[in-house]
Amino acid sequence: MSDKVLKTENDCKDFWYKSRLYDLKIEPKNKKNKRYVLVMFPYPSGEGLHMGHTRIYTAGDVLARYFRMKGFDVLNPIGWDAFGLPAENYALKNKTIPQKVVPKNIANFKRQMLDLGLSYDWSREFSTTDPEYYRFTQFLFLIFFKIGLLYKKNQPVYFCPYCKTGLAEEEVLSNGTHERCGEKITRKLLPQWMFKITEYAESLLSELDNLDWPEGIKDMQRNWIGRSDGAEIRFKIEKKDLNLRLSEIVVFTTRPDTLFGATALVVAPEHPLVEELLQADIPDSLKQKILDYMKQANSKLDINRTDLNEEKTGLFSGVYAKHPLTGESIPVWIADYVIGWYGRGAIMLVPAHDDRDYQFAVKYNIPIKKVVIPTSKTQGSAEPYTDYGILQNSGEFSGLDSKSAIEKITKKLEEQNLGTFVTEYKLRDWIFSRQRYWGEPIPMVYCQSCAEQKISWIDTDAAIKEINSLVNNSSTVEKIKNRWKKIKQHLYGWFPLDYSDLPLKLPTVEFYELTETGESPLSNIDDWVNTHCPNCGGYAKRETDTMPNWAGSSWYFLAFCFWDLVNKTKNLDLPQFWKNNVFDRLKKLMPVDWYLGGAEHAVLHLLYSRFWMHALYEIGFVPEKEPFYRLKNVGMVLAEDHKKMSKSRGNVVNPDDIIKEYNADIVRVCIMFIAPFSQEVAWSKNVLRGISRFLNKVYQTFKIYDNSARIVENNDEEVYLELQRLIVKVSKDLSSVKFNTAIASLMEFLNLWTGYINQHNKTGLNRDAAKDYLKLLSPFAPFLSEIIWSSVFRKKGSIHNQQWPSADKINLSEVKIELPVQVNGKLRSVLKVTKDVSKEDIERKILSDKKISKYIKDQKYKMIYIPNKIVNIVLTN
RNA sequence: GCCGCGGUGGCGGAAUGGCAGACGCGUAGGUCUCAAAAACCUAUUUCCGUUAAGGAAGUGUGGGUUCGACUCCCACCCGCGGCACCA
Repeated sequence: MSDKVLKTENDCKDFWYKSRLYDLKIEPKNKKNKRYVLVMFPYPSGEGLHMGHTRIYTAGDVLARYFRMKGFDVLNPIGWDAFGLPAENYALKNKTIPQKVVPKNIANFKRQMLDLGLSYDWSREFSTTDPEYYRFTQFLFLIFFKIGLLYKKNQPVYFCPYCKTGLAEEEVLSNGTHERCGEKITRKLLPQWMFKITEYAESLLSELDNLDWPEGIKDMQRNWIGRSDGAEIRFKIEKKDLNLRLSEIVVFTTRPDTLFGATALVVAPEHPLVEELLQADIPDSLKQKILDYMKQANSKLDINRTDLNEEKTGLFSGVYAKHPLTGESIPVWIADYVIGWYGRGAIMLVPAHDDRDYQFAVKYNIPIKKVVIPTSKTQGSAEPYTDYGILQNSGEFSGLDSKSAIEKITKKLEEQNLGTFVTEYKLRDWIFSRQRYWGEPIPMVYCQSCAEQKISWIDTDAAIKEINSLVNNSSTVEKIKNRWKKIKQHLYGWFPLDYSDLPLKLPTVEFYELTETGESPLSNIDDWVNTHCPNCGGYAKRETDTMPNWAGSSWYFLAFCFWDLVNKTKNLDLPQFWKNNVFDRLKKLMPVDWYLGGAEHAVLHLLYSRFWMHALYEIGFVPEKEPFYRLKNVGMVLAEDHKKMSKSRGNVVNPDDIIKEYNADIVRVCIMFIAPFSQEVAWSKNVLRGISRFLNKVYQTFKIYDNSARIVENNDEEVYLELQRLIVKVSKDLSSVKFNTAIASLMEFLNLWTGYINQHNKTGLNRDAAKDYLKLLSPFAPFLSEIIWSSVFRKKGSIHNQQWPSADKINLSEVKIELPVQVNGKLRSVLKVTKDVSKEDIERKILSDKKISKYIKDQKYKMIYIPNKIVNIVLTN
């Protein structure tokens, strides 16, 4: 503990950092006594902290300090998310390597965080680029591979020609550009590691209900997962003289009630039928037409496809299918407004009851058959009518309402084996490989000769053995084996590294330019690539793709719980360590109680992290299914001109500059005060000035205690009462993330207090009460409060270790309150009364109050009295 | 088109059924000063009222519920964010 009087921010910083004041040194006794406060960890760019960082990190810090003083065991960690494109692009541009750039940036970020007085537990600091860290990332990759969630597939992926890398769909903006670099995206056929997030669509969806997250973010995830309930319906192909192997076309629909209105089928250009037609006995002219159409549809993938006003195109395939209920023969069309990967890649065309089908039918003269009519509630002059209604022209189902018709028609189809209830999701598997240098190497090996024998790790005895020891739940083991069956064909030749070979280090190279083929730069490093097959011992190659930068952030909140335990030797038995040591820590510290971050991660980081947790939970690797119990979004900080801060506009505000011009506390209080935390806000120098006045006034006020011998230190009743109210108010605001109103109340009280001091020439509060005020201020202004604590009150140790004040139980019935009195809903007077005064007493007072009685005169009235809140006199004649 | 969030003084915002505009900025006037800055004090929603006392209107628009509505309900307008040929 510091014996020296702290006079400057630098003194405080030294004291805090050297005494490791904010480390979570003990393991929490139980869950109830811990608070895990987490802010989304930063990407340490060369620019340093910006105002957005300042806002969110200060908020997290205020919460952490508050909970610490409330006596909780607080985990408030920080780390660095440093893999990924920006660091690599920056290094390429400056002719250096990311390994040299990243530590510099981290050092700068850390310096800035300490300048801001952020109370992190630095004993748990890591960067996702540390081999020690990505050893675990690779370990988890291997676990996910082994439980059948990763497979490699050659498939068209979004590709950024500028960054020369494949992208996840989530990284593609709706205008068809890359979210990182803004370049137009194309498509390319590349072998990719695919991560089976779709396996958890339902569980990711249903668990959302239990989370205390902003409704908007939950809805974005719901929409992204995109559950829709409906039916699949089989239409038998009428083969005639074509030689088709395919016997039926299966469609997905959410509206089986409109089945009788189906006048055609439409399949996507990617549908198997199309491929087969090109092999079948059909006229060459039709073949040519189909080829032309496919070419056109394919090229469309490469351009911006978001223009929905574009006219629909399609062509008749020459094939007919049999309507499952009417037996009618209906034509099959090919059109690219039906997409291959959703549903069954085929639809039934119901022009009378679907907008797109209607457009298509009108254009190509396909019959329109109305089978649903509006009820009295849903008038529908609209053409087509797309709402639910009453069925007509639907055989035995005519007269039913849509909802029961959906049930009954699907059941009938089920009886005849012509259809069934199904649920579809929009969510697609996650493309998990990047053709770049600066990422975690994927710890997998490919053996050509094993591949030729159609063998992969899942076919080995070791696989079964390991799964059984990893998972001690037989139904989960069965589930995993079933997944293996499904992905088997996509894994031939692939084998995982041994855990003891981790970390598989990223080779340090001088040259890592992008390759023209779209392959990873690692593929050029022969002595890294060439290795032996773990299965047959023969020649094999390493995977040269790396993981996306989401990998490190998908589990970092777990790492903070145990990072102080990590034994930095190579011989750590990873599965054992996880099951024994890690799991125990996770049980004590997870989930994150308060997670603060930007809304832009709604369907990226926040969904990926949930997915990893759900998968790890399934095999008993984590004690909780959900990582983040409570989420609060931070609003963006705009420049003073209400535009986004950007170098090119020259409107960037740098925290370093304003800390220098004012000080860290002023910057902290300002960014917390300026607007509600979740709201977008324009930065304002003027507010900074106001906060500077406020904190200065605090300092001047506390100086009166410096010569305490001369001052009578009795608590003034009124000032003391207000202080008790303030304690309640600030505590309540802090636990509901309302920093701006908490600060406003602190200002309000200070105004009242200094007013009293000036008027009576007394302190109004004794030293203990004054200390309570300082404690309330301390989470917001940690430096000033520490300095006053040390230099004015001559206290050793830190104010930040003190106990949070609790409000006295004052004899509230004695308290005078102000009671507003309205006449006909209009405020006419305010009465000073004691608390819980009786209705009769109030009425007597009102009648003798001139301001009110003049409105009543002799009229009849009714009096509404809400005790301690308001009186309303309603004139009744 | 669908989903979500929002609309309150000159500005940032406060009040989620009970005194609309807390708190802060800005502005005006004042104190201090040779002067300026800083600091401090007073006023500051709009309109009527010379001043004051006092009064009226007022939270995007129009309706409704209520003794009482920024707050709840219905319909609409505007702004922002997300998704989108998802069957």
